[in-house]
Amino acid sequence: MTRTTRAERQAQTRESLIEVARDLFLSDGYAATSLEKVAVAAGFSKGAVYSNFSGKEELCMAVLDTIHEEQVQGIVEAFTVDADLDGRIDAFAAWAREKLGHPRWTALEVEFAAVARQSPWVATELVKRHRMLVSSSADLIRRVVADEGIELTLDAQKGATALLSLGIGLGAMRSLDNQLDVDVFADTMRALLRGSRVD
Amino acid sequence: MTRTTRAERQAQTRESLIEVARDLFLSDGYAATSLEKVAVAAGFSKGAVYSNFSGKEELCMAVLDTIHEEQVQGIVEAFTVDADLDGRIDAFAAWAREKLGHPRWTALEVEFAAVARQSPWVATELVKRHRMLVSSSADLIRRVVADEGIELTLDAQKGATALLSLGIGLGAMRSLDNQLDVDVFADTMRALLRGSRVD
DNA sequence: TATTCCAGATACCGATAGTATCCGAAATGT
DNA sequence: ACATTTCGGATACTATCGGTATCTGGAATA
Repeated sequence: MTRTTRAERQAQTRESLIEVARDLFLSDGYAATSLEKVAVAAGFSKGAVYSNFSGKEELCMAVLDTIHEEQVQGIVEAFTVDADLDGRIDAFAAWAREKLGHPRWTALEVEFAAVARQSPWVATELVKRHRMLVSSSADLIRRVVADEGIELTLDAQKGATALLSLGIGLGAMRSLDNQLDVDVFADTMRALLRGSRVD
Repeated sequence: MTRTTRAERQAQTRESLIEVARDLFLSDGYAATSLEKVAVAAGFSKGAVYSNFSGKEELCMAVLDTIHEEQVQGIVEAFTVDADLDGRIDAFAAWAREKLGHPRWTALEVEFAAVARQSPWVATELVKRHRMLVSSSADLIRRVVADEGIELTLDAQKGATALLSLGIGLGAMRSLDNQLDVDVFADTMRALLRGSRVD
């Protein structure tokens, strides 16, 4: 009688690898993180990586999935705070400020996007995820707009695209230049979101 | 008597390498472009690269310098068109639309920014260049604002940062997803720049 | 208890950034 | 004009890393 089945042990291995890979990808970047390092840091050999993932790309995609999940959760929480529009914007701005202050995520995101240029699989998968992020953000925006009875300067889809792009671009620049003023994000968001009140 | 001195010939070699490297970096990306490919495409051997540049990083920096020069020129031209505010915004929007439509530049820019995480030299050099881009854009914005007598929703520095970040972020996403709506840039710019007229 | 199966280990290959060394022609000095 | 030095670029080599092929020990199955 086995305490843990083979499938369970493999799932544990996979989780360990993702967890360790996440730390390394985020702190050192995609290119600078070798599969050997990931495997050893997790207490395995490179073979373990290849028996759980088709390669480096799929491993990184799995890591990004865990990150995206948390990002969506954070966005939703910020925007569903029980407050008026300004309160929600403030909550979201605070969340964004914290994320952009140490923007290891965006750096990984854009570095991995570069990989997509040579890999159709990565390209299609990333496009799926980005569209998902944009459309769920747009839904949130529409909900807030309906609640608050305001009119947007941009439609929700475009606004969501602008905010995601701005966040990614700002994060990428911020990861180079830590003196860069992160409040730009909140300010821009206010300019776009507040729009002209119709009440 | 020599038709061309040694220094002249080396300068020619350097220029050839930069030109070829620019094409390859832009079309294939930083990681996917090997120095061997660059050298051969330019009709030299890898040794020629290393005798003109300290390595891949410095070569790419030289390429980016040629690009940044053109970008600044394009921005200045668009914003100094002899027209009213809307005309200038339209000119800039058209320029941005064309650049973001085939955003090979932003893709290279963000991929190379990832390299900076492992290379202090690249980091400091890129920061210098980005700050230069931001501050010269901010100057332009201030000039336009003074000319037109308008008030900004963001101060010029923040506005320039927002626009550069948005452009980079949008370009990075657009290089993945060519269905992405590039007009978001112009719309956002209008929202930020037009501000409240004071005349 | 014997057989099968497979997660993970080991050994290997190809590509590529970078280094060490070399060569030949141009620059320099007598 | 000839000898010597200099150095841009070529050649040969190393180290690292992603990926593949193969192997193995123990768990699953009969």
